[in-house]
Amino acid sequence: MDAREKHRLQARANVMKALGHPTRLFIIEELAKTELCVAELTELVGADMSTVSRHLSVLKGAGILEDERRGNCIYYRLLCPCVLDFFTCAQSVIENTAERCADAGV
Amino acid sequence: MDAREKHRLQARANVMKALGHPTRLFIIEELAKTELCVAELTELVGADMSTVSRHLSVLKGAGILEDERRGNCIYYRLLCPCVLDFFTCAQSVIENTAERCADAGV
DNA sequence: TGCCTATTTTGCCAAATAGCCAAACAGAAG
DNA sequence: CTTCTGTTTGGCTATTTGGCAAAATAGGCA
Repeated sequence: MDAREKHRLQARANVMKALGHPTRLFIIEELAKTELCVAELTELVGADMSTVSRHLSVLKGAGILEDERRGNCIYYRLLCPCVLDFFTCAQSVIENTAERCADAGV
Repeated sequence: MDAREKHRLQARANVMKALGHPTRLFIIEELAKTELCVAELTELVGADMSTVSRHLSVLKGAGILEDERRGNCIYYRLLCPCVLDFFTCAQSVIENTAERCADAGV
């Protein structure tokens, strides 16, 4: 694994890492339905607004969201709906695991 | 976001988190070609065997890999080739980002 | 200008992660 | 049994992450 290879993989890992938190997955699911501003997301998530803002900036930094100010509010939108496909695969990983555990009698 | 919802999202986030490290992505790419034992992967990765072993157990714990002992060696296999689809999407996120940056003249 | 509201940043702490080394372990082979 | 080989685990340190609360910022509007 040379430096170039490592860099390429690091970039991909950063996208994955951004998706590695339940609150951020929740935000993505909500934004897949419709754009929302920080206050609205804060209400839905049920955490401190500063915390939600940080999660949003992680997702934006990863290139998954974009934001736009309109009046007093900043609205966030899903930029890359293909990340929703991740969910399907992740779910199948989870279900396969459950199945194997059942087969093993756990 | 109630407790059940949170649990569901946490399970998915765990799969994503397991993919959030360049070495682990590298391991997955190699195992997509053919199964390999820990010593072989250690050689390819170029890190301490204990480090590689830990990465493998993270991926196995996430349900992405399975292992099988044959003789002295323990071979790891990709259990869920659909994770390779992640790479395509992650790559498009990265490329979209690069494009937007170029448009913005950065 | 100054106030108001929405959002982000900063400071701090606790918890999780990654890396290496050394020790422990599992199974094959003598 | 003992030894050898391949792998995992424990201990340690350094770094990163996630959360809240307080302070700072950005932009709209009087």
